[in-house]
Amino acid sequence: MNEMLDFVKALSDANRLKILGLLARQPYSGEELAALLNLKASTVSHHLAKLLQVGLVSAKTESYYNVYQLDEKALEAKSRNIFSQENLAASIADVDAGAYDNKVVRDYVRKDGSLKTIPAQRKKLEAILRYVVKAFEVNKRYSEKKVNEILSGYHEDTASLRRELVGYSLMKREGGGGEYWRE
Amino acid sequence: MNEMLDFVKALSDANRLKILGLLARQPYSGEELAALLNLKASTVSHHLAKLLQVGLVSAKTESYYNVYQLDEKALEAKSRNIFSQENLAASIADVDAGAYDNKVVRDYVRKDGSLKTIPAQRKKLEAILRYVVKAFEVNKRYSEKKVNEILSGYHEDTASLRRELVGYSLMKREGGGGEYWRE
DNA sequence: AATCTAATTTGACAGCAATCTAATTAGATT
DNA sequence: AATCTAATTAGATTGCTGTCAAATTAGATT
Repeated sequence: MNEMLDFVKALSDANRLKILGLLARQPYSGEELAALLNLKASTVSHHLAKLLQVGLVSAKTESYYNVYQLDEKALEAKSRNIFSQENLAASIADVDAGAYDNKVVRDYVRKDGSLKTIPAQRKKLEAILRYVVKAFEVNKRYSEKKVNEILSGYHEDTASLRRELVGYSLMKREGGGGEYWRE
Repeated sequence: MNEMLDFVKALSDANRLKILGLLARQPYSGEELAALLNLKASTVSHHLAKLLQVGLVSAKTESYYNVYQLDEKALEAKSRNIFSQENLAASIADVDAGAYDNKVVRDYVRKDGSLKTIPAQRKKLEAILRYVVKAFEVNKRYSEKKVNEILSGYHEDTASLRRELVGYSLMKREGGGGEYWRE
């Protein structure tokens, strides 16, 4: 699990927030916290372990007791930049950017690679066009006839496909000459 | 449940953090989010409801879609002062300040009100003394003999009790005269 | 009007987390 | 050394929460 999530999870419990609130005023031993919160010592120990783990409280031993103390510096520092741009960006590190396209392609493409229909909705059409355009080599010039031949493998309405590919700038067309290419 | 806890709980899930991370870059529809995160639409709907509830994202309807958008202002404002002094103080509003004393009293006092023993540990002794001192009226003067008589109802070692009460400043003694009172 | 689509709601289920009891450990006090 | 105390760990239980499938709703397109 990542650090941001650990931090937030450590704070997402009512009793742990109370512990922080109590320690914000003065240090307490585990036994005192248990009595104040009406919890068993083992439960408090469990909560304190989580708070220690993310560095929000520290403990020092004092004869019989462990005295717990709030690390205000850490709390302030972490809560300030916990949802910074970098941290939010990090949270989506493992999100597959092409997942949506893949889903649309699965929905519209037969096993043989041809299209069931041409999507009417813009977002899905874009995803399908990005799939179709892969059939063309980058920077290679194609005649309109050749383009239609290739597109016919996807759908009989090659004119629509060709027009949309150009419309969404996935392919370019040379002036009046009828030459197409993928950039 | 209080606002602080709601806010933190809304953020304490990996997929909800990913949603925030995605929306930080651009708005998405629920369907797209579901595809990107490999979740079912109903699950995403559930997550978005929580984020909407705490005001971190807003939704606007656009033909077929609900387009969700991150409210960066709210995120920044809330994350800045969630763990402020006031909020921490609020979290312990319902914590019984006398709970620790009560627990100690339960442990040391018999049904008839007398003490099983006089605690050796400082913190517990203090709690018991705060309990014992209630037997004296505030500002009324007592002779040492009367003090001992009252304390004998708690423990036979009245001398120790009397000494500790004075030592912890719960009762005052007039110079050499042997008069005691509770302030 | 009929149909289609995304979103939401409902109900079920599985996994995780909070809590307790009981047992154990680590330190201090006597 | 023996005893006491607080803290921790282990195991069990209970409640909460994320997830999905199925049914329903709300809106838009045809």
